[in-house]
Amino acid sequence: MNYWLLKTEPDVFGIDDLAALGKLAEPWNGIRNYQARNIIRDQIKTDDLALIYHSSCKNVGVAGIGKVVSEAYVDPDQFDPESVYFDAKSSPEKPKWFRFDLRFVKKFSAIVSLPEIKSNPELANMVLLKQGRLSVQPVKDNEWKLICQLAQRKS
DNA sequence: GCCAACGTTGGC
DNA sequence: GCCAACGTTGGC
Repeated sequence: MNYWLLKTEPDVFGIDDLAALGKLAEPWNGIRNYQARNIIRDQIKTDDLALIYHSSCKNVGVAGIGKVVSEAYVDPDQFDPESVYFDAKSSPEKPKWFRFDLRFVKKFSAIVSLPEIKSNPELANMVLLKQGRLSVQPVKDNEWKLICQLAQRKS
């Protein structure tokens, strides 16, 4: 099983929105970056776990945990001219973009903030800190464990 | 295939 | 709202 970090803007869709769905899954759509696409298409598997990271907001950081409940599948939004995620260069024969379904697992009692992550030497190699703009990224076992511990400590 | 111009992400 | 980082586009 693998660990991931998924960025999302809480003003659009955050941990509370995922929690509100309960056991229903949310399609993690709209990823339009090739590096993130390749990770989704080739690496993300059912039962993997993901840190939900809130970006572009007041309290930036990891807000909770979600679980992958599908394999990668073709994102239908890319064929819908009405969708903001429409891509005229993609076709059903040769789809460019993929998505997967995510289910709520838990919300941290407090955000594990970006400054907190930055100040922890054991987290210095997180992709989050190395590569600012990747919205789907791998998390190492020890990083996962430590962030969960930091979250636990707040409760 | 290079690279300048442009667009987007995302922290602050 | 600013701007640095960096991905994408398109002319040549």
